[in-house]
Amino acid sequence: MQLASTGSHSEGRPAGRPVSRQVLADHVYEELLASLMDGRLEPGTAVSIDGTARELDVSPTPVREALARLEHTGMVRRVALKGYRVAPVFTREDFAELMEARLAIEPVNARLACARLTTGHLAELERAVADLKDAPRGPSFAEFRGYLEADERFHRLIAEQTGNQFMVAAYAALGGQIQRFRLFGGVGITDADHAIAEHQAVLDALATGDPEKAAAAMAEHVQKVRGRAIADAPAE
Amino acid sequence: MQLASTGSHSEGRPAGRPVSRQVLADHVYEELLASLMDGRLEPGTAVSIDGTARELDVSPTPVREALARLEHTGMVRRVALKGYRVAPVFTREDFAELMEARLAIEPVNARLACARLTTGHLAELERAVADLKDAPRGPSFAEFRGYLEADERFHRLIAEQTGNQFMVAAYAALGGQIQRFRLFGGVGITDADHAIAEHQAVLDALATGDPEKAAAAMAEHVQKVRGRAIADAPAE
DNA sequence: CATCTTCAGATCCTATAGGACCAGGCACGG
DNA sequence: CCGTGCCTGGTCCTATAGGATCTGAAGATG
Repeated sequence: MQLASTGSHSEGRPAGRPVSRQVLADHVYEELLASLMDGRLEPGTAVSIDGTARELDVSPTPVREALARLEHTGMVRRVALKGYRVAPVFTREDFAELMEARLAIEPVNARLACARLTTGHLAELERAVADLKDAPRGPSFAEFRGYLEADERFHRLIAEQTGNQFMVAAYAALGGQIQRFRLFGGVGITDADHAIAEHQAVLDALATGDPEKAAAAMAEHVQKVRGRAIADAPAE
Repeated sequence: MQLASTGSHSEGRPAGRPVSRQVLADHVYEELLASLMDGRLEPGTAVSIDGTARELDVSPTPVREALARLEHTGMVRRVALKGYRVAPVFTREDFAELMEARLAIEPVNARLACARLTTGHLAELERAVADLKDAPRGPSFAEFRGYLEADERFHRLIAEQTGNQFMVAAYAALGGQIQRFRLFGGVGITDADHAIAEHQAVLDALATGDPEKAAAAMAEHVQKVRGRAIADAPAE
């Protein structure tokens, strides 16, 4: 029906995307991921396979494949013969566990990344921090979306710069959850000034080339994030 | 050949229901996972969707879903429009990275698990170590399969006993790879005596209730595993 | 009024069909 | 002998059909 595969751009999809040689399931995956990150899909709501297929104007088969991949990220949960649901909201205990895990993994990433740091890597990190400073920080999601993206990018870059594929995988298992918490934790961006300063401190520590210093800076950042989030926690 | 028979080793249902209803994709997933773990699917070989479907006497749809889940574990790799292939053999560098990651994560797990240890948990760990001692250690895979299973179970139990779902996820991202390395690293089980002693040491340290001791014992174990593997490494 | 039955719709799950692409073999012309 | 074109089979990918199960509401019955 749609999906004019070779060359010709069909009018089936809005916003005529080339789509030429991309698998449809990948598109569905990214679309669902964006919806989850943006908060358009709130925790607890069901994600119907057929419904999503109708909404995106594709058949259920690619949707099924995309959801199978998403399940492994912890963003959606699947119950056999019942369907998929968006993973429930974080409790305070979930948040504590997440920070405990970050505290175990991210300083190690900083230490390893510091040992292999190149000027190119450093430039990327500097760009991320600059984007963090420049990003708008309004109350609505659309306004602080750039901020969250830069924040996540900074941490992900450090994980990737370890050169260790398994540390990247371990961090990736957490990365999505971190953003999801920021969205549904209730508080918006209230600690940007502190957070930016801490990111800058991590960056400076990395630039000195002292791995222990970098690890300490990262550990301090994570601990302070935890502390602020607990202070700002909604009454609930 | 194929399914129809209810799971032999998977936990049985409360027997009240015939449970004839099970999702086919789950069976395919388990079957493929077992094939990967057993070495029946050697690294680098293609995993054809249609071919697997014919072999298991199902349609390609559940196979596609199972492979989408497997991809996220790192056991198979997918190239868009080209299909799935079993992930390539570990290089020496991959192994070093894996051990680096284990060294970052597993001692933390031991420390956290130690803090929340219960008698029930301890009993499970003791059983795992006992199984490790009793397991046959022949040259063929079928013979040391039980050994590998007990080894993996020991480490997984410690991860689960942290009570931290994210540390479990982080470890799970590694767990499968550890077994795969044991299979294709070339060496069979040559260090069982040492490894059993180290597992016992970790268990003892946990039993003392001293978290730092437990972490240290686990770190020593991982480091020694790395050292022995490097010593035994095939010429390549 | 309360409870049970029935039924229509939605959903999940699997099978099947068909289009597009790729690799390899084979005949044919130079 | 060698290169080229054709063809066939294999594979991936998506759409569609149909069976099985669950949900929820309307209607019937005590």
